[in-house]
Amino acid sequence: MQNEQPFQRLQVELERMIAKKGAGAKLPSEPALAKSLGVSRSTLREAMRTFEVQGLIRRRQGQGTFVVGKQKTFEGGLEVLESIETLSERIGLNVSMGEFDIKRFPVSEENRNLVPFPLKTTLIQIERTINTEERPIAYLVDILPVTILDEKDLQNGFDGSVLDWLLKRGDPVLSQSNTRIDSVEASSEIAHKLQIQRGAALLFFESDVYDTSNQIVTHSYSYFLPGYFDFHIVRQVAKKYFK
Amino acid sequence: MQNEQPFQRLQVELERMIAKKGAGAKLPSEPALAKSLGVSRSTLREAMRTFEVQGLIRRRQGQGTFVVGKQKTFEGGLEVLESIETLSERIGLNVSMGEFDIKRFPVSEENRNLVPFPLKTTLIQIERTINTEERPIAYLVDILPVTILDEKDLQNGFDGSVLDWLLKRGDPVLSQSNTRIDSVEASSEIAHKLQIQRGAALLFFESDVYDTSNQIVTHSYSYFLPGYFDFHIVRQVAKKYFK
DNA sequence: TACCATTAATTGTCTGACAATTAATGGTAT
DNA sequence: ATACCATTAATTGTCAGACAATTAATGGTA
Repeated sequence: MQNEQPFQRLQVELERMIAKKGAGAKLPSEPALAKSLGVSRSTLREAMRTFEVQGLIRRRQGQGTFVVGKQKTFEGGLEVLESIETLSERIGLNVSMGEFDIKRFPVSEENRNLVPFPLKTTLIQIERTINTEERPIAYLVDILPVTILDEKDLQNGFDGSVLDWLLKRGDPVLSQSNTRIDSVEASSEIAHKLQIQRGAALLFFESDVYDTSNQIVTHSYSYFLPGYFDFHIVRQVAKKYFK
Repeated sequence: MQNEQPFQRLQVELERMIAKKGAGAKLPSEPALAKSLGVSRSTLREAMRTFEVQGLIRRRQGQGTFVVGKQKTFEGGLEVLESIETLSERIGLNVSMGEFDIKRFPVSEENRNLVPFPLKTTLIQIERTINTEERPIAYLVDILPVTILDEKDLQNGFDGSVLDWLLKRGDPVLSQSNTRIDSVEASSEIAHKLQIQRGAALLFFESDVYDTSNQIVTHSYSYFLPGYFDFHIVRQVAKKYFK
């Protein structure tokens, strides 16, 4: 076990409690809650505050604390960094790895604008398609330094997902990614790999993944056939703290 | 002034302080910080905790708290609910409203699956294109009940954005939206409005906007010409609380 | 009925204390 | 000199208790 601090337990118990109550429901008073959860009021308030800034509850001095009951951000939308394989599994899509190709090349003067790694870094590029029973539905390209992952690593239980593999190894510790979203028309090369017509519309993600010390780990391009994935995102009104 | 509670001020001051320090920097100890910011340690810790769950800082018992220095989520990505007009302005794109059309229709048996409003609700549908100097770059459709907004409202300072207009009116109080992201090929109708070829790839958003009591306010479709907008999103590794 | 002071309930903040954890320090045996 | 270990200082984690500020309800009064 890693964390048995009261706060951690509190966080999950409180979240469950909030989820169980419907929108608008009133929570017990802080002294009462603290007692029933077996923590001090200060600790309870730290947890409450985190839920408040997330907008899950609303506290009013003199009245009490109420459940706002909005959709949680971290619940399966695009806000979570997860692999296509994991995502597919979660939504019940049965996928397998299709065509698979690995290249090795250094960062040169010609391609340095295309990849966010220093000059002369040796990179490894992993291309693959994701298939359902019937057809390929995505084409993914991951680019990362060989110092992080090389060809022989790929034999140890590699199932197609670089992200999953890195998460499993736990080194480097990944923390977040920055993903650009756009729409593109399939080039003839990609059209061939996905067995579609050249010029067909594809959903396109360009993504940089960072580790906990904010170092870039991988750069990747993803092309998705429209309609097969349910990418969605919860967006918040900018004004975070209102009363 | 709305909020002069110490916590609110703390939140912004602390954020500034964290932003100023580089990644890996160590913050002063809690007692010292609390004193220098003029609040109690408890209050400081509430604020710290919110930054910790956001992953901006990392605290280690016995050592101190350190700046992680990751990109803030709320800083201009897709996580913020804002209008295309506001977004365009922020990224320095000069846009104006192009073609504009309003329809009125009730929810019937035929269309009830297309809109998330109860049967027989009278809806108003606002279509418009967004233009730069040279060309149209987006086509937007908003659908909402007339009880929320009707034709005559649209004369009071309506600049094209339903979202901005509702935010300005402040009633209902908007809180968040749920947006589905996909890629589509332009229908002949939309191709005509955007002056592109039929079948060209478009970035497509389908979005529901909710108010603070979680009632749906508007349903909208947005079609964007690829390349003109920089939609991006920061994604987090699922494991929120690590140590 | 309308208005107003009182009161109970609740969140907001503060103070002071102690426990738990970590890294540094310095001593001791090899 | 080196390796190991106990001690200590610094820091975060948690707790208990108190009081202030705010709100809604209560009940009295004109």
